[in-house]
Amino acid sequence: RILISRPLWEEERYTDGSKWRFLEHKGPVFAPPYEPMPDKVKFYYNGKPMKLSAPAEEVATFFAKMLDHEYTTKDIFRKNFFKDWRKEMTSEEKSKITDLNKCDFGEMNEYFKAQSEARKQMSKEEKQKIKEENERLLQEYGFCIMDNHKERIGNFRIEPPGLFRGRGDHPKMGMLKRRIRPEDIIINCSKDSKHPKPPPGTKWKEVRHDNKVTWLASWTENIQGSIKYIMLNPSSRIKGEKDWQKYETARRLKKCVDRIRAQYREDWKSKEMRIRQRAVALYFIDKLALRAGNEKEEGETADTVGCCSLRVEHIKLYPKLDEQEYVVEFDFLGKDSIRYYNKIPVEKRVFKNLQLFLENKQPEDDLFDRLNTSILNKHLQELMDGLTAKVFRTYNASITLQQQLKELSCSDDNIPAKILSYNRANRAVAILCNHQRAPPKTFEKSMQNLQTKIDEKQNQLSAARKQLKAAKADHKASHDEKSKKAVEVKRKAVQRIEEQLMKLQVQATDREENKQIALGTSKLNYLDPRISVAWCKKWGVPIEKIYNKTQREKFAWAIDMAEKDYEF
DNA sequence: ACAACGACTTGGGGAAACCTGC
DNA sequence: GCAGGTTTCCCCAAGTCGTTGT
Repeated sequence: RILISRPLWEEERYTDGSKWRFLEHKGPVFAPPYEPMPDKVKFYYNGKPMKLSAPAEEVATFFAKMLDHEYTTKDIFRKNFFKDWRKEMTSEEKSKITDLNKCDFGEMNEYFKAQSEARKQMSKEEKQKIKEENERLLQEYGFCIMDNHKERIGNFRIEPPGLFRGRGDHPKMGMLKRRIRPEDIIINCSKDSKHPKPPPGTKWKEVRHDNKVTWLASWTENIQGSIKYIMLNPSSRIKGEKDWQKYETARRLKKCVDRIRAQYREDWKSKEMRIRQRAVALYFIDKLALRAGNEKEEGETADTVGCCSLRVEHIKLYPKLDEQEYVVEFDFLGKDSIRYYNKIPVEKRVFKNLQLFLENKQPEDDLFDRLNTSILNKHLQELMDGLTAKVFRTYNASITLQQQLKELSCSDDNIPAKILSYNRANRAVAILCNHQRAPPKTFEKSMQNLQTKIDEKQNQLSAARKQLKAAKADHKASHDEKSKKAVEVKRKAVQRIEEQLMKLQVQATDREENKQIALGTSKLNYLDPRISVAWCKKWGVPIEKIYNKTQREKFAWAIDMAEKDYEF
């Protein structure tokens, strides 16, 4: 089979909705089997040592490993864990172990700590061996052939069993995520490929040949009952093409966004409530880059919302706040239970509409009771082919980056200053999209270290300046070649140190401003990479300064495609 | 109409890998 | 060579949105 490499935009694409003609892979790698605790490591119930059956012991180790986490103290976590743990016990264990508070996992916990310590202390050779084994696994299972390409698989390892955590206040935290066996796995590959072999003595649940989908294997996860997939790496043709398409859709929105904005402003005045709600929601999605906000099943997940699912309790209206009129205060938990907090002045008409929507409602009622994502997206589809709520996020993110780059870049800047400008533009987008992070644990320390370095450099600089001054004076006195050279040498030294100092200061600024902001998500998912590639070309910044290796692989299509005059 | 399902993208955290100054 | 800090990459949860089934 010959593997042809061709630029993405010259690839032929299928018109019948199929995603591939040929797909061959080796199937997933399963989690290593459970290794029982050594006998000396004891579990205690009510102060007395107790030997657990292997299945019960395995689940106990999941809990033991997490003892240092705060969530093992949470009621829901403990309740869910204990309920699921009991299902794994023998009837004898079940009758004995009736109270989690009487369980002592301390020795198990110590054992795992010692193990991880031992892993750190391993010799170079041992570490090397593990690395090689991982590499072998990657080579064997980490790639597939899709049509004429050898492609990297994203996640070829099956998730190991463990306790489900979830994010935020999740009602299912602590539940047992069960071990996945070959019998749970559906394999997808082409008929004419060499089918993956299940481990000896086992069978796949099913082998199918569905070329309307891109996944290689799937299984149903037991916490939410949702399907998990094994799919290709972002560097693959199939993902790259989709990514490119996404930005092309956003660029089409750019062409008609004025019309759409005029339309929803008009709709604020509509006689129909549902149209007004739709128009106000769309305004929020456009202006604030809110997510669509699908309904969620209550009690199955953490209580989070997006635009369409906002409730009365999530907004506050201020006819006048500080110097501003018609201010809306948003305070809600969005995706991943990340808090969205924002106070923004809105147009009077929007404000009046919101007051109307709030009339006669309880805090827990829907703000947009006549609207959901399906209605909204149907409407958007009519405004532009392929338009959905999330396209606004992509569009506004990318256009903001482009504008900010234009505004902030300065030809006189050196490379570090240019990169600071880039990061600031990126940061503006991350703030718009509310991409937050917990400040790194080492943040204060690392700022201090940087400050120390800056102070040292400043001392160096003043010393170097003094030397330069002295050299100048010396030259003035002697006027000989040697002293002239000395002045040059010192001048160069001062210049070099100034540059280093500047670089450090830029770094400090960048880091400080980035304390609670996560740039990765917008960079990877919202910013048309061609904007960045073009910017690098225009300002002579090496692309490696903006995208690391993985990112360059993901955005290979854009790096190939974009010239310095690319316009989003 | 609308609920459930399926496929795919988006998301932050943390372990592992890598780097850097001593 | 190593300690500690930084970057990368993996993990897997949690969204979006189209399709399917009732």
